[in-house]
Amino acid sequence: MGLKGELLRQRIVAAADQLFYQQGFENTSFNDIASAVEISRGNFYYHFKSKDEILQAVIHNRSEEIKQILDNWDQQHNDPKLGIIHYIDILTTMQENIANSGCPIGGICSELAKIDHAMQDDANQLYTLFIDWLTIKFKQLGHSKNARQLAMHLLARSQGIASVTNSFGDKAFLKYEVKLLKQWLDDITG
Amino acid sequence: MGLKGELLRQRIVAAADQLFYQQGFENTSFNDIASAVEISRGNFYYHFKSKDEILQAVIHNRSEEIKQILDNWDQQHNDPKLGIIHYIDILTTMQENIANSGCPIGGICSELAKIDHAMQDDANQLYTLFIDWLTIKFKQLGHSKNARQLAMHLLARSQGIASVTNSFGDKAFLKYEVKLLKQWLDDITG
DNA sequence: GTCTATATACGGATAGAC
DNA sequence: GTCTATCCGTATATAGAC
Repeated sequence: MGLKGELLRQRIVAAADQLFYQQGFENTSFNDIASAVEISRGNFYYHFKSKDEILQAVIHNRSEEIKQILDNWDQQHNDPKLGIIHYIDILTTMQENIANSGCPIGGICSELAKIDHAMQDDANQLYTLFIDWLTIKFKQLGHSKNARQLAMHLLARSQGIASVTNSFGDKAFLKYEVKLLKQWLDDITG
Repeated sequence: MGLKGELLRQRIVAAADQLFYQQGFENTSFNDIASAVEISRGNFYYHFKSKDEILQAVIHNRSEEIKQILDNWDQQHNDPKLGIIHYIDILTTMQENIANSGCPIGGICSELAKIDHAMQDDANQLYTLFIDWLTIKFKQLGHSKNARQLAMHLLARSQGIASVTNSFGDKAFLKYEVKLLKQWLDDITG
C-alpha cells in the first residue's frame, strides 16, 4: 500500500475514533465517517472491509495512544506518586470533552457490552492498560498486597466522575472530585 | 380505555423497560418488545404511537419505582444513616444484574446523551431523585453545608462501581467497594 | 383491539466503471 | 485508488381488514 493510502487510512481511523467517541459506535454510520473524511462510501470499503474492522482499528489506535501516554509519563520521571497524579489530572485536562461525551474508554466498553459485541474484550483491554500501570505504581508506594484493588478503585472513581460529569455537564463537580481523589492519594501515601 | 388495554400497556412498558436495560434503547426494536409481550407489531402502535412514546413511558415507570423505593425506606424508619446504607446496599442486591447490564439509570442516561436525545433531561431526573433524597439524609446527619456534594459523591462512586463491575463482570470487586463505601460513610458520620 | 400487509427510509455491503 | 450505482436486510411507521 502506498504512502497516500496509509495516510488516508489513518485519517479515516482518526475521524471514526472521534465520531465513535462523540456519537457512539452504533449511532455512527459509514456516511458520517465518509463525510468527515470527505470521501465516498465506496472508497471507504477499499480501506476497511467491514464496520467491525474500523472498530478494531479504532480500539487499536486508542490502545497505542494510551501506551504512549504512559511511556511519556515514565520517561519524565520515576516518581510513582507523581505518576498517579498525572493519571488523575487527565480528568481535568479532558474536562471539556468529558462534560460533552464522557469517558472515551468507558463509553465504548459500556456500548459494546450492551450490544454483546465480539470486540468487547479488546475494549476492556484499554482499561487494563491503565490498571496494570497503576498497579505497579501502588506497589512501588509500598502497597504490594492490595495494589491492584487500589488501582481498580481509582479507575472506578474516575469512571463515576466522568459519567456523572457527562450526565449533568457539571465541570465544577469534576474539579471538586479531583480534589477529593488527590486527598485520597495523600491519605494512603502519607 | 378498558381494563385489559391498561394491563397490556403495562406489560409492554415492563417488557420494554427490561429490554432497554439489557440491550439498550436504540438496539431494541419493536419486534423485540412485541415478541416479548407476544403481540404483533401492528397492535403495538395502538398503544404507543412512536418509539419515543415508549421511552417516555419507561422513564416514567422507573421514576415511579424509585419514588416508591425511597418512600418505603422512609416508612420503615427515620434513621438517615440507615437510609444511606439502604442506598448503598442496592449495589449488593442488584449485583447480578449490574454485572450483566450495568446500572439501569446510568445506562439510559449515557445512551441518550450520546445520541443527543430530547428525553435526556427526563432521564437525568432519575439521578436527581436519588441525589435530592440523599442530600436530605446528609443534612439530617449534620452536613448541612456540603450535603449535596456528599450525595453526588456517593452517586458517582456507585456509578463507577456499577460501570467497572459490568465491564469486567467482577462481583468480588463490587463487594469490596461496597465495604469501602460503608467505611466512608462511617468516617463522615463518626 | 388485534391482526396482516405494506410504505418508506436508512445502514451495511458489493459490483463494476474509470 | 476512487468513484457511482445498486442490492439487501432491517427498522419505524401506516393502512386497512377483521
